Amino acid sequence: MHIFIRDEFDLYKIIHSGQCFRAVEINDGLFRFITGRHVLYIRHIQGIRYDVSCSPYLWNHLWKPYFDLPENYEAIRNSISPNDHYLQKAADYSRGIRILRQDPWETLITFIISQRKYIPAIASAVEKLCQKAGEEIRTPREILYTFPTPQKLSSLSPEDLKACSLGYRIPYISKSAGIIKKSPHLLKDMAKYDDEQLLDALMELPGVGIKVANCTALFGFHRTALAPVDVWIKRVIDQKYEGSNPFPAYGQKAGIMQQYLFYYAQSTGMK
DNA sequence: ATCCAGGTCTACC
DNA sequence: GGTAGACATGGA
Repeated sequence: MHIFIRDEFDLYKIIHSGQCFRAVEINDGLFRFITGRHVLYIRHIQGIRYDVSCSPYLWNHLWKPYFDLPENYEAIRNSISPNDHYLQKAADYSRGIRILRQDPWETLITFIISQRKYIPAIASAVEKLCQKAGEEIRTPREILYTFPTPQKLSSLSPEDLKACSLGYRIPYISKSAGIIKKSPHLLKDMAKYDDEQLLDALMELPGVGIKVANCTALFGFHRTALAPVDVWIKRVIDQKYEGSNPFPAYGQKAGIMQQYLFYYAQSTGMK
Protein backbone atom coordinates (compact mmCIF):
# COMPACT_ATOMS: atom_id res chain seq x y z
CA MET A 1 0.00 0.00 0.00
CA HIS A 2 1.24 3.48 -0.81
CA ILE A 3 0.98 6.21 1.79
CA PHE A 4 2.07 9.83 2.05
CA ILE A 5 4.14 11.38 4.81
CA ARG A 6 4.46 15.13 4.54
CA ASP A 7 6.48 15.93 7.64
CA GLU A 8 10.20 15.21 8.12
CA PHE A 9 10.70 11.44 8.27
CA ASP A 10 13.99 9.60 7.82
CA LEU A 11 13.91 5.87 8.37
CA TYR A 12 17.68 5.46 8.40
CA LYS A 13 18.18 8.13 11.05
CA ILE A 14 15.28 6.84 13.16
CA ILE A 15 16.73 3.34 13.45
CA HIS A 16 20.25 4.65 14.07
CA SER A 17 19.28 7.20 16.70
CA GLY A 18 19.73 4.78 19.61
CA GLN A 19 16.12 4.90 20.80
CA CYS A 20 15.08 1.47 19.49
CA PHE A 21 17.04 -1.75 19.17
CA ARG A 22 14.96 -4.11 17.02
CA ALA A 23 14.27 -2.01 13.93
CA VAL A 24 16.55 -2.80 10.98
CA GLU A 25 17.22 -2.02 7.35
CA ILE A 26 16.76 -5.52 5.89
CA ASN A 27 18.14 -4.64 2.51
CA ASP A 28 18.68 -1.54 0.44
CA GLY A 29 15.99 0.91 1.48
CA LEU A 30 13.61 -1.65 3.01
CA PHE A 31 13.10 -1.14 6.74
CA ARG A 32 11.41 -3.40 9.30
CA PHE A 33 9.80 -2.33 12.57
CA ILE A 34 8.23 -4.53 15.24
CA THR A 35 5.81 -3.49 17.97
CA GLY A 36 3.84 -6.03 19.96
CA ARG A 37 2.84 -8.75 17.50
CA HIS A 38 2.84 -6.32 14.59
CA VAL A 39 5.54 -6.11 11.94
CA LEU A 40 5.88 -3.30 9.41
CA TYR A 41 7.95 -3.35 6.26
CA ILE A 42 8.33 0.15 4.92
CA ARG A 43 10.20 1.68 2.00
CA HIS A 44 10.68 5.27 0.93
CA ILE A 45 9.64 5.59 -2.71
CA GLN A 46 10.16 9.23 -3.55
CA GLY A 47 9.28 12.60 -2.08
CA ILE A 48 6.38 12.12 0.29
CA ARG A 49 5.54 8.63 -1.01
CA TYR A 50 6.20 5.45 0.96
CA ASP A 51 5.26 1.82 0.51
CA VAL A 52 4.05 -0.01 3.64
CA SER A 53 3.15 -3.67 4.22
CA CYS A 54 0.21 -3.08 6.54
CA SER A 55 -3.50 -2.40 6.04
CA PRO A 56 -4.83 1.17 5.90
CA TYR A 57 -6.48 0.56 9.26
CA LEU A 58 -3.24 -0.47 10.96
CA TRP A 59 -1.35 2.32 9.29
CA ASN A 60 -3.77 4.90 10.61
CA HIS A 61 -4.38 3.46 14.05
CA LEU A 62 -1.10 1.79 14.95
CA TRP A 63 1.86 2.90 12.86
CA LYS A 64 1.04 6.58 12.40
CA PRO A 65 0.95 7.07 16.16
CA TYR A 66 3.99 4.80 16.57
CA PHE A 67 6.03 7.11 14.36
CA ASP A 68 4.53 10.14 16.13
CA LEU A 69 3.28 11.41 12.78
CA PRO A 70 0.57 13.68 14.20
CA GLU A 71 3.38 15.82 15.65
CA ASN A 72 4.94 18.48 13.43
CA TYR A 73 8.70 18.01 13.71
CA GLU A 74 9.48 20.64 11.12
CA ALA A 75 7.82 23.21 13.35
CA ILE A 76 9.70 21.85 16.35
CA ARG A 77 13.03 22.23 14.57
CA ASN A 78 12.08 25.71 13.45
CA SER A 79 11.41 26.64 17.06
CA ILE A 80 15.05 26.17 18.03
CA SER A 81 16.61 29.34 19.39
CA PRO A 82 18.71 31.09 16.71
CA ASN A 83 21.30 31.71 19.42
CA ASP A 84 21.78 27.97 19.95
CA HIS A 85 24.06 27.41 16.96
CA TYR A 86 25.22 23.97 17.94
CA LEU A 87 21.68 22.64 18.33
CA GLN A 88 20.69 24.32 15.04
CA LYS A 89 23.49 22.42 13.31
CA ALA A 90 22.74 19.14 15.13
CA ALA A 91 19.01 19.33 14.37
CA ASP A 92 19.64 20.17 10.74
CA TYR A 93 21.95 17.16 10.48
CA SER A 94 19.43 14.95 12.32
CA ARG A 95 16.39 16.20 10.40
CA GLY A 96 13.89 13.33 10.02
CA ILE A 97 14.39 11.72 13.42
CA ARG A 98 11.18 11.18 15.36
CA ILE A 99 10.55 9.95 18.88
CA LEU A 100 8.86 6.58 18.44
CA ARG A 101 6.02 5.64 20.78
CA GLN A 102 7.43 2.35 21.96
CA ASP A 103 6.00 -0.14 24.42
CA PRO A 104 6.88 0.88 28.02
CA TRP A 105 7.73 -2.64 29.13
CA GLU A 106 10.03 -3.37 26.22
CA THR A 107 11.62 0.05 26.56
CA LEU A 108 12.26 -0.49 30.25
CA ILE A 109 14.02 -3.81 29.79
CA THR A 110 15.99 -2.85 26.69
CA PHE A 111 17.35 0.24 28.41
CA ILE A 112 18.29 -1.77 31.51
CA ILE A 113 20.24 -3.93 29.06
CA SER A 114 21.72 -0.87 27.36
CA GLN A 115 23.92 0.23 30.26
CA ARG A 116 27.64 -0.01 29.49
CA LYS A 117 27.08 -1.64 26.11
CA TYR A 118 27.72 -0.55 22.52
CA ILE A 119 24.50 -0.08 20.60
CA PRO A 120 25.16 -3.08 18.27
CA ALA A 121 25.78 -5.26 21.32
CA ILE A 122 22.47 -4.09 22.83
CA ALA A 123 20.61 -4.97 19.64
CA SER A 124 22.26 -8.38 19.55
CA ALA A 125 21.39 -9.17 23.18
CA VAL A 126 17.77 -8.01 22.75
CA GLU A 127 17.39 -10.17 19.65
CA LYS A 128 18.75 -13.23 21.46
CA LEU A 129 16.29 -12.62 24.26
CA CYS A 130 13.36 -12.42 21.82
CA GLN A 131 14.43 -15.61 20.06
CA LYS A 132 14.75 -17.43 23.35
CA ALA A 133 11.59 -16.21 25.09
CA GLY A 134 9.39 -14.39 22.56
CA GLU A 135 6.40 -15.77 20.70
CA GLU A 136 6.69 -16.61 17.05
CA ILE A 137 5.41 -14.12 14.49
CA ARG A 138 5.08 -15.37 10.93
CA THR A 139 5.21 -12.81 8.16
CA PRO A 140 5.14 -13.63 4.46
CA ARG A 141 8.85 -12.89 4.42
CA GLU A 142 10.25 -14.49 7.60
CA ILE A 143 9.69 -15.77 11.12
CA LEU A 144 10.23 -13.27 13.91
CA TYR A 145 9.71 -13.19 17.66
CA THR A 146 7.84 -10.83 19.96
CA PHE A 147 9.55 -9.20 22.88
CA PRO A 148 9.08 -11.54 25.90
CA THR A 149 6.28 -10.82 28.40
CA PRO A 150 7.06 -10.08 32.08
CA GLN A 151 5.70 -13.55 32.96
CA LYS A 152 8.00 -15.30 30.52
CA LEU A 153 11.02 -13.15 31.31
CA SER A 154 10.75 -13.57 35.08
CA SER A 155 10.46 -17.34 34.66
CA LEU A 156 13.66 -17.67 32.63
CA SER A 157 16.54 -19.48 34.30
CA PRO A 158 19.85 -17.71 34.87
CA GLU A 159 21.36 -20.06 32.28
CA ASP A 160 18.79 -18.99 29.69
CA LEU A 161 19.52 -15.36 30.44
CA LYS A 162 23.23 -15.95 30.39
CA ALA A 163 22.92 -17.21 26.84
CA CYS A 164 21.59 -13.78 25.85
CA SER A 165 24.81 -11.90 26.68
CA LEU A 166 23.18 -9.91 29.46
CA GLY A 167 26.16 -10.19 31.80
CA TYR A 168 25.84 -8.59 35.22
CA ARG A 169 22.41 -7.17 34.28
CA ILE A 170 20.74 -10.59 34.67
CA PRO A 171 19.57 -10.04 38.28
CA TYR A 172 18.34 -6.54 37.36
CA ILE A 173 16.23 -7.97 34.55
CA SER A 174 14.88 -10.96 36.48
CA LYS A 175 13.96 -8.86 39.49
CA SER A 176 12.41 -6.03 37.51
CA ALA A 177 10.44 -8.53 35.44
CA GLY A 178 9.27 -10.21 38.64
CA ILE A 179 8.05 -6.92 40.06
CA ILE A 180 6.14 -6.03 36.89
CA LYS A 181 4.67 -9.54 36.76
CA LYS A 182 3.39 -9.24 40.33
CA SER A 183 1.89 -5.80 39.62
CA PRO A 184 0.49 -6.14 36.11
CA HIS A 185 -1.01 -2.66 36.13
CA LEU A 186 2.09 -0.90 37.48
CA LEU A 187 3.27 0.37 34.11
CA LYS A 188 -0.25 1.44 33.12
CA ASP A 189 -0.55 3.33 36.39
CA MET A 190 2.80 4.99 35.77
CA ALA A 191 1.38 6.45 32.56
CA LYS A 192 -0.82 8.65 34.75
CA TYR A 193 2.05 9.99 36.86
CA ASP A 194 3.66 13.34 36.18
CA ASP A 195 7.23 13.29 34.93
CA GLU A 196 8.86 13.51 38.33
CA GLN A 197 6.66 10.80 39.86
CA LEU A 198 7.29 8.59 36.85
CA LEU A 199 11.07 8.88 37.16
CA ASP A 200 10.88 8.12 40.88
CA ALA A 201 8.66 5.07 40.28
CA LEU A 202 10.93 3.73 37.54
CA MET A 203 14.01 4.17 39.71
CA GLU A 204 12.46 1.88 42.33
CA LEU A 205 13.15 -0.96 39.90
CA PRO A 206 16.49 -2.80 40.16
CA GLY A 207 18.96 -1.70 37.51
CA VAL A 208 17.11 1.53 36.81
CA GLY A 209 19.00 4.69 37.67
CA ILE A 210 18.44 8.24 36.52
CA LYS A 211 19.59 7.65 32.94
CA VAL A 212 17.61 4.47 32.24
CA ALA A 213 14.57 6.04 33.92
CA ASN A 214 14.80 9.06 31.63
CA CYS A 215 15.18 6.88 28.52
CA THR A 216 12.22 4.72 29.55
CA ALA A 217 10.12 7.80 30.25
CA LEU A 218 11.07 9.49 26.97
CA PHE A 219 10.92 6.51 24.61
CA GLY A 220 8.36 4.32 26.40
CA PHE A 221 6.03 6.97 27.85
CA HIS A 222 6.71 9.72 25.33
CA ARG A 223 7.72 12.21 28.03
CA THR A 224 9.35 14.64 25.64
CA ALA A 225 10.15 17.15 28.38
CA LEU A 226 12.78 14.71 29.67
CA ALA A 227 16.28 14.66 28.23
CA PRO A 228 18.40 11.66 29.28
CA VAL A 229 22.02 12.60 30.00
CA ASP A 230 24.40 9.83 29.01
CA VAL A 231 28.13 9.92 28.23
CA TRP A 232 27.50 11.45 24.79
CA ILE A 233 25.22 14.19 26.04
CA LYS A 234 27.65 14.83 28.91
CA ARG A 235 30.38 15.42 26.33
CA VAL A 236 28.10 17.76 24.38
CA ILE A 237 27.22 19.74 27.51
CA ASP A 238 30.86 19.96 28.59
CA GLN A 239 32.40 20.71 25.21
CA LYS A 240 29.69 22.72 23.46
CA TYR A 241 27.67 24.31 26.27
CA GLU A 242 30.46 25.11 28.73
CA GLY A 243 29.02 22.67 31.23
CA SER A 244 25.55 24.19 31.42
CA ASN A 245 22.64 21.94 30.48
CA PRO A 246 20.79 23.45 27.48
CA PHE A 247 17.61 21.39 27.82
CA PRO A 248 15.53 23.35 30.33
CA ALA A 249 15.14 26.09 27.71
CA TYR A 250 13.29 23.66 25.43
CA GLY A 251 10.50 22.69 27.83
CA GLN A 252 8.22 20.02 26.43
CA LYS A 253 10.53 19.50 23.44
CA ALA A 254 13.74 18.91 25.39
CA GLY A 255 13.72 15.17 24.72
CA ILE A 256 13.48 15.71 20.98
CA MET A 257 16.39 18.15 21.09
CA GLN A 258 18.31 15.59 23.08
CA GLN A 259 17.81 13.05 20.28
CA TYR A 260 19.12 15.51 17.71
CA LEU A 261 22.22 16.17 19.83
CA PHE A 262 22.77 12.48 20.59
CA TYR A 263 22.55 11.43 16.94
CA TYR A 264 24.79 14.26 15.80
CA ALA A 265 27.42 13.64 18.48
CA GLN A 266 27.45 9.91 17.75
CA SER A 267 27.47 10.22 13.99
CA THR A 268 30.34 12.67 14.04
CA GLY A 269 32.28 10.55 16.53
CA MET A 270 32.63 13.20 19.21
CA LYS A 271 35.15 12.19 21.85
C1' DA B 1 45.14 -7.88 22.42
C1' DT B 2 43.37 -4.45 25.35
C1' DC B 3 40.04 -1.14 26.00
C1' DC B 4 35.54 0.39 26.71
C1' DA B 5 30.50 0.73 26.27
C1' DG B 6 23.19 5.30 25.95
C1' DG B 7 25.20 3.13 34.13
C1' DT B 8 23.89 1.32 38.54
C1' DC B 9 24.79 -0.23 43.05
C1' DT B 10 27.41 -0.50 47.07
C1' DA B 11 30.56 1.03 50.37
C1' DC B 12 32.63 4.59 52.51
C1' DC B 13 33.50 9.29 53.63
C1' DG C 1 24.86 14.42 50.09
C1' DG C 2 28.77 13.14 47.15
C1' DT C 3 32.04 9.70 44.89
C1' DA C 4 35.70 5.57 43.73
C1' DG C 5 35.29 0.67 42.55
C1' DA C 6 33.01 -3.49 40.98
C1' DC C 7 30.37 -5.43 37.58
C1' DA C 8 30.06 -9.54 32.54
C1' DT C 9 30.45 -9.54 27.91
C1' DG C 10 31.06 -8.54 23.08
C1' DG C 11 32.45 -5.09 19.72
C1' DA C 12 35.82 -1.47 18.56
